[in-house]
Amino acid sequence: MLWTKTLIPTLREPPAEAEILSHKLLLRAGLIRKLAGGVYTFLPLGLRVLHKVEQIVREEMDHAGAIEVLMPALHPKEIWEQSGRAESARNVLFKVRDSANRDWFLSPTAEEVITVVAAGEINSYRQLPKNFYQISVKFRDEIRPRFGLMRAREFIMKDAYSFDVSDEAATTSYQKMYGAYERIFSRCGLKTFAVEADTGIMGGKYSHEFMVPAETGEDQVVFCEGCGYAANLEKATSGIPRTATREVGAAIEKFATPGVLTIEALTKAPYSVPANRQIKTLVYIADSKPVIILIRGDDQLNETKFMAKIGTVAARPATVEEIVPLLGARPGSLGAVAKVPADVKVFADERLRGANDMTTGANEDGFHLKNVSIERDIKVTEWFDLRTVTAGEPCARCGQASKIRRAIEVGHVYKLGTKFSEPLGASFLDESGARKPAIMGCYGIGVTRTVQAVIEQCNDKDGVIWPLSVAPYRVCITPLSVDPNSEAMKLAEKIYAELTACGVDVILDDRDERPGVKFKDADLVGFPIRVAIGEKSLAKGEVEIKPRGGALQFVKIEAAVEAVMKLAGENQRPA
RNA sequence: CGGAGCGUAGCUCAGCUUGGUAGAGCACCAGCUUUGGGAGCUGGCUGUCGCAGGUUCAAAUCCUGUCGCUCCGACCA
Repeated sequence: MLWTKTLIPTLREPPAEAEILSHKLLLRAGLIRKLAGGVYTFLPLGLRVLHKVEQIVREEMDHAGAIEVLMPALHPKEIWEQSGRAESARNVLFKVRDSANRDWFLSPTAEEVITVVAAGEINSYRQLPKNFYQISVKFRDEIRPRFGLMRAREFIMKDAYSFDVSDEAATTSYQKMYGAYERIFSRCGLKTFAVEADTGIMGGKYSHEFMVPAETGEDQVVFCEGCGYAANLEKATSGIPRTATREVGAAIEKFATPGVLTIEALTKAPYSVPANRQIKTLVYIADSKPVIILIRGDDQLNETKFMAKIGTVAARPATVEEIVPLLGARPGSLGAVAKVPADVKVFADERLRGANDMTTGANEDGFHLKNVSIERDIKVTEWFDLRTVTAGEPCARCGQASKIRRAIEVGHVYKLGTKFSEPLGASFLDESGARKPAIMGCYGIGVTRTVQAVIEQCNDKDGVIWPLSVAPYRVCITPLSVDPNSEAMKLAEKIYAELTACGVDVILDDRDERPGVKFKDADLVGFPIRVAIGEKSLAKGEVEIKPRGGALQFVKIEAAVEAVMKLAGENQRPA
C-alpha cells in the first residue's frame, strides 16, 4: 500500500474527547473516528487491525472445533420474552420499532437465536456436541459509553455457543474454549489472565473472565500470588476471620444518639463504638420486595454478590420514602432487632455470624442499641458472604495476603446449563430415546475492545507499538526523498515490490514530507518495522532497519529484504 | 437518571468576568528557501461562535430552554 493512496489522518494533538491513552492513540494514529457517543467508524488502518484480530479468532475457534455461522442482529422481541431476558436484560437492550409497530431488539448477544436454531435442527445425541460461533456487530444501550471502543454502544463481538449431551461433555467444551481463548489473546500479543467471575444477566452456573491488566480497566480483580486464586471483585471471597465473640452477655440497651447518621459518627466520642462492633443495616428492593441486609460496620456490601446469592437481577437501594413506613425510622438509625415486618427477609453477612456486643440502629430516629447479639436478637433469614473483599485480606484458599488490581475484560466464558435450552426447546433424544435439554455454554470475546486493549498494553511515549500479529502493516518503508528519480525512492520501490511478493504487509510512505514528519507518524501509528532509505546510508550501500521500540540496524542493500523478512517473519498459528 | 464541566476554523484553544460586529498556533492552498525526528519566510482559504427563544440600539459574551460531548456517581452479557 502507498501511504498517499490510503487514508491515515494522524493527529498531532489528542482530541479533547479522549481521556485514556489507548483512546487517544486510536484517534491520533488515525484508526477510528467517532460518529456519535460510543459509535465509531473504522478507518482503513483500524479496519486492518480489526481484521487481523478477527482472523486469529477464526483460526483458533476453527481449530477448537467450533463452526462459524452468522446470525441476524435484528431480533424479534418474542424470543427474548421466551427466555425471560426481555425483562432481566432490559437495561442493555436496544429497542427498535418498525413501521408496523412491531418491536425488535438489536442483538447484544445471541443465545436465543442460536438456541432456536438448535431447537429446530438438532434432534439426536448423534448430532452433538456442536459449537457455533459468529463474529458480528453487537449493540448495547449503554447508559454511559466510555473510553472509545472500551465501552461502546455498537461493537464487534465474537460469540460462541456450545451444545452438549451431558454436564461432563459441556465441561469439556468449556475447557476447549478456555484453551482457545488463551491462545487467541497470546497470539494478539496480550498478556491476559483468567479470573472467576459473576455470571450477571447471562445466568448460568459459573464463568471465567479473561482480563488484561491495565490501570484504566473498569474491572477490579482480587488475586493471590501464593496459590493463583483470581476472581473479579464482584465475585471474590476471602478468608477473613469472623467477628470475635466476646465474653459478655448483657441485655440490649437503648441509648440516645441524636444527629448520628453514619457508622463514622458513632465511632466518635462520646459513643466511641468501633466500626467493627457495629452492624450496618441496609434496605434494598429486590424483585420489587424490600429486604434487609446486615453487614459489619467496617465492611462494604458487594451488590453483585448479593444479587447472585439471592438470585435476582433487579435490586436497588430502597429510598427514604420506602424505608420509613417499613421500619419506622430513617437511614442512620436502622436496625433489624425490632419492628421488622415478618415478611421482610433479613440477609446477613457471614462475617457477623456469632457476633455479640454489637451496636446497631434502634429503628427509632436518634437511637441505637448496644449489647446486641446477632444470633440471639436478630431473626436472620439466611447467611451469605456479601461483603466486598479489600486488598491484603487472607486468600480464601491459601491464606496468603491477596492483592487487587484493575483490568480490562476482553473475554468471558460461561457454563450455562439449560437456562436457554429448556425455555426455547433445544432438546435431543438420547441413546435410550429419552428427551433431554442440551447442556449449553457460551463464550464471548470483545473484538473491538481487544484492539484497544492491545494499544493500552503496547505503547510508549511516541505512540503504538503493534505486535507483528495484529499490526496494520508489518513494515513501513520510509524513503527520505520521494522524487521518482532519486536513488532512495527507486530502492524503496524495489524493496516494497520484493516484500509484497513475499507476502509481507508493507506500506510505502511516499508522501513528500520532511523526514521528521514521516518518522513521527511511523512511530505514532506503530508499524513494527521501519525501513528508512536516505542518502546517508545509501552512500555506504546500506539501508536502515528499525524495529519499533528497538535498536537501529544498518544492513547492506542486498541483504535488506532478507533482514526484514527475518524480523517480519510470518508467525502463523502454532501447530 | 443525579452531580460537575465544556460546546468558538479540520485539530488544540484564547476571547465571555466588564455586550460594540471573531482571534492564535497547528492543519490546508500558493510561492520561495529548506530537507535524517512534527522546518522558515511571504501571501491566502477557512466560522450559521451547537441550536432555539429572550433582554438590548447592539449578544460568542447576559438570561431561559434545548441538543451534544466529557468526567464523577448510579448502571453494566
